[in-house]
Amino acid sequence: MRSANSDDGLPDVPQPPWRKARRQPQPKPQLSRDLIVETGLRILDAEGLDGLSMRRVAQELGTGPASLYAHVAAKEELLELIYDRVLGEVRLPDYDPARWLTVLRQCALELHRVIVGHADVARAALASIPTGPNAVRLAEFMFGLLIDAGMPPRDASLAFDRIVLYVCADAFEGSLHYPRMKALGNANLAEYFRTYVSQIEEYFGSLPPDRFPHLSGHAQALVADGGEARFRYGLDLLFDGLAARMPAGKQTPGA
Amino acid sequence: MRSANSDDGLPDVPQPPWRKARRQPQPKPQLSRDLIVETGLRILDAEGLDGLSMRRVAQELGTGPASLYAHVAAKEELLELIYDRVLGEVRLPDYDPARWLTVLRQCALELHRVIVGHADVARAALASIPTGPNAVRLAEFMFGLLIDAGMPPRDASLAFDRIVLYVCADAFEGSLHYPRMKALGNANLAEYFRTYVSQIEEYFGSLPPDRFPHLSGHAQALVADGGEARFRYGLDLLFDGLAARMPAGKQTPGA
DNA sequence: CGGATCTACGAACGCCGTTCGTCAACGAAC
DNA sequence: GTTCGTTGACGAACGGCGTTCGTAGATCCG
Repeated sequence: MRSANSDDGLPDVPQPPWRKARRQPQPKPQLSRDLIVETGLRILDAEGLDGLSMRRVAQELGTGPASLYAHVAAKEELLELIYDRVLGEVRLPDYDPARWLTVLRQCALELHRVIVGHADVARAALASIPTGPNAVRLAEFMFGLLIDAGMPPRDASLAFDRIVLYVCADAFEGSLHYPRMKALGNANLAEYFRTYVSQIEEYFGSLPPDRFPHLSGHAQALVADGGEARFRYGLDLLFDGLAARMPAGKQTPGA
Repeated sequence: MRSANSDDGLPDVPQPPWRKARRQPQPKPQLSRDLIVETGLRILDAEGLDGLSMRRVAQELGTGPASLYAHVAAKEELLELIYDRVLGEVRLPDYDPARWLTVLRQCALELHRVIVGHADVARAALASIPTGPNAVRLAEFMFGLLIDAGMPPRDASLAFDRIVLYVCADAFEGSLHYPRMKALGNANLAEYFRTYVSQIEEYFGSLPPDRFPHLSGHAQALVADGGEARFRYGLDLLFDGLAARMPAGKQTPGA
């Protein structure tokens, strides 16, 4: 096997110039956990959860799906890593237990903003019990705030848990509109909501008034408020209840 | 190839008598939408959402997956039909706007009970904007109750929406423990929670106390309350806020 | 230099949701 | 009674999925 096409390190004739480099020296920046997570997040943002597959990530990195499993145990783990990566974008406000209600509310709004910004990550947010570095950083901040404001640890645990659940659930519900919009062929969010909301309103309005007087009579009110207003309303409900439960009770609900 | 085993339409020997009837006359109770939904629900309860596939439903009915598509447009539609079928199990309390808070709370608890009873249906509950007959029946009841108690329609719409979201989200989060339990090889819920909860507690307790003083210091409080207590706590928060917003304000929060 | 360990990855396994084309059954029209 | 259009049932297949296996190369340690 000492031919000119030998593959070992000592070719006896020069390689044809057009097939010189079988392996690119640099352009493939080597596989790594972070690179996989970053690529996955980019696909998630661009194509949604349905578009995110191990094969798709591998393709984006110029390799096969099997190569990813040296860095990530399973798709679910990849999703959790992406979620924690997203949590890294949360900017925490100043830590001030005296103004706990305002600060905590700011936290919730910021968390909501970040998750909604990466629409489909909300699914992972709801699914995982987050133990990544960014998740514990956020948990320590919010949980500690409630305790330092005077709430008993068990109540603080419950309150923190419920706030995060509500924020993620609202983001998750909102994220479900995206595939629907794509399925209906709407180009942008505004057009989608115009057609979709009017359909819902029409449906409720067309219900038989004798059996569904309130739904058919108030169809307009049922679709009056959009996602953001709904989210704030529920958040206010939660925080009002919370304020009433804080022992010291130094802040008023409306703050 | 003109042999006795010819495959074309004109066999030159009579059919063996024991394979006369290729189609069974009755035993298959005919395919129908309701039968498919019922079968799907049974599989969902027995094997979870991961076990529910069109192929699995078809197999249970002794046919192929293609046969289902004459009655159901897609898997998503089947899930929504199953969800509405489950909502049919909700038993509504007596309609009494004067005691709106108690009645509405009873509604939420009953809805939670039913959804948790069919663990994985919670995913469908969160995903769909429910328009089935049982869904509108429930909506008319809860929405109407708030209006007849004196709440402006737009507020009633928001309140109803948030309550249902919270109930479904909590059930959904709870349903995610089931696959985890199966993956960890735990036989029953009690064993699962003993091992899982103690792992979580250990994890928080092992965090560096200088950077995570509250999480590591109150690890026990973080896992003290189980799913049902967490659910009630959040529900109470919502209803307290709601009571404070009802114009007439005839009921006290604690009712 | 030899062996062990780790990354890369082509190939394959067994699923999945859905579509296509065919085939039998059936009611209406002639 | 025959024809025909419609409809439900369904075998086969398409393209995609998550994951595993076996192997080849690289890298590091002794």
